[in-house]
Amino acid sequence: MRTLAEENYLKAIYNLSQNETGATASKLSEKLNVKLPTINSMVNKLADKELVEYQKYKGFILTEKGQKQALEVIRKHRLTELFLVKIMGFGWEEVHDIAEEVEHIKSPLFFEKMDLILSNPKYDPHGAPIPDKNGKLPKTNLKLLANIEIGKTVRFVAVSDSSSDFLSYLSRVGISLYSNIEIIDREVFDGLLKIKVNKITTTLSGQVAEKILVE
Amino acid sequence: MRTLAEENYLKAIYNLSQNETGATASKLSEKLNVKLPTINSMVNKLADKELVEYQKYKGFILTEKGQKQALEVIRKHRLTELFLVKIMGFGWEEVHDIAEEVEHIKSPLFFEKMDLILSNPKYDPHGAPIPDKNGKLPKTNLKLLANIEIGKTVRFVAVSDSSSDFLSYLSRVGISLYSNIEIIDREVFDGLLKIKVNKITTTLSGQVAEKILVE
DNA sequence: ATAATTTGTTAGACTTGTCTAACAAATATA
DNA sequence: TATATTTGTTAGACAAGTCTAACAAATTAT
Ligand SMILES: [Mn+2]
Ligand SMILES: [Mn+2]
Ligand SMILES: [Mn+2]
Ligand SMILES: [Mn+2]
Repeated sequence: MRTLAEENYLKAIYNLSQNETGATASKLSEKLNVKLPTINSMVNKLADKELVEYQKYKGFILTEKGQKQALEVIRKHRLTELFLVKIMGFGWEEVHDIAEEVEHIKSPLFFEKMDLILSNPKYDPHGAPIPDKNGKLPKTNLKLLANIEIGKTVRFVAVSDSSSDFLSYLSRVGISLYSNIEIIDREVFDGLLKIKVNKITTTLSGQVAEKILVE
Repeated sequence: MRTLAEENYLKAIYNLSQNETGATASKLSEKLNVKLPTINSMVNKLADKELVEYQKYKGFILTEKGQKQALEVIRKHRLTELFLVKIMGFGWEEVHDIAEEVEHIKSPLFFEKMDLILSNPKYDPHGAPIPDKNGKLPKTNLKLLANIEIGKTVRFVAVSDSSSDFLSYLSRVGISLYSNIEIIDREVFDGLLKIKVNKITTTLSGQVAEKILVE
């Protein structure tokens, strides 16, 4: 039986592995709000269970088995987020923290029912793909808004940060998922971006443009 | 921060206290599937936190504070069960075990939303009253079907056992919550009961009649 | 009233998940 | 290259929640 802590570690390692930088002790420590030696002892345990591969002073990567388990939890998390938004009427900025708890419910029936009610959904409310029952993910080829050339128009399909603060900010400035965004201008110095969304011109900072995924 | 284990102990002690027999170590041990010495050490911890009152070799009772916390968890449990039945389409025999997990979700928003969606419901799918936000319960005066005189007709309003086995049995023999039940005859020896429900005559064992609450 | 049985308690061990303090390796800086 | 800084590891402690073995109190049966 997988514990709650184990599930959070697997998920965090999976998510960090998606960046080029990979999963290291210090990044995990920051992400999970846990001191470094704790990471060390937990990762050793996960390695004993053959869920991660790990060599001292190198980073960690999930084994096949570890990745499968991580994706099960991620599926529960994303299904939950969509259920909270679509069926329960929460805003997209409210659901991440609740899903962080609900994802640990063991009952498979509970999530199968969500899946049924939502008719096998493919994306969560932040545009992230929901792994299917076998842990398969559609491969997406998204770009950062920060890297799009001036003059182009792109479609906003996902965020890479689901914190309440960031999502509330986007809502406040009138940018919602699946909007079309036209790049009007970009300041070379700091990436400050002038865009047009729904005929309204707005300015976004470089940091924000780094968190917006488009196609 | 209340832990999951603590919440389960508080709830179990509360429920046992509702019987005349009160809450004893051995009954808690059976209810929570935990060995006797574990009960002992946990109850000592709860007593340190002033959640239960406890004297060696006597039973335990919840303090005011302990009772308030127990009722918070019971509220979450019963709201969840109703949400699962009414909104998610589960059967009444499927929801207890899922609610046993969901009741430990910390987010108050999650349960406030359920309450809103269900419009401040008063009873769970097993007929048990849902404590309000302040822990208040409507006082009900229910009788056991086993004690009703021959010839009377009563209304089935609650069960005292929400196990899947028991509830499936009731559904199978066509007895559902809020049915009217007429007592046709009772065997003195073992309480075997002949009843009429929806114009159909059925026979129930004494044990079953002890778990059906009527008014 | 004594003995047998049931119920409750204490002592001590173990696992999980966390911490701090001390130290070692790797990396960056001078 | 030598030194300083950052990152990772080991050792050892601790709280929570569980267990088994041994024993003591309370209750029931003889
Ligand atoms: Mn999320
Ligand atoms: Mn989580
Ligand atoms: Mn229940
Ligand atoms: Mn529970």
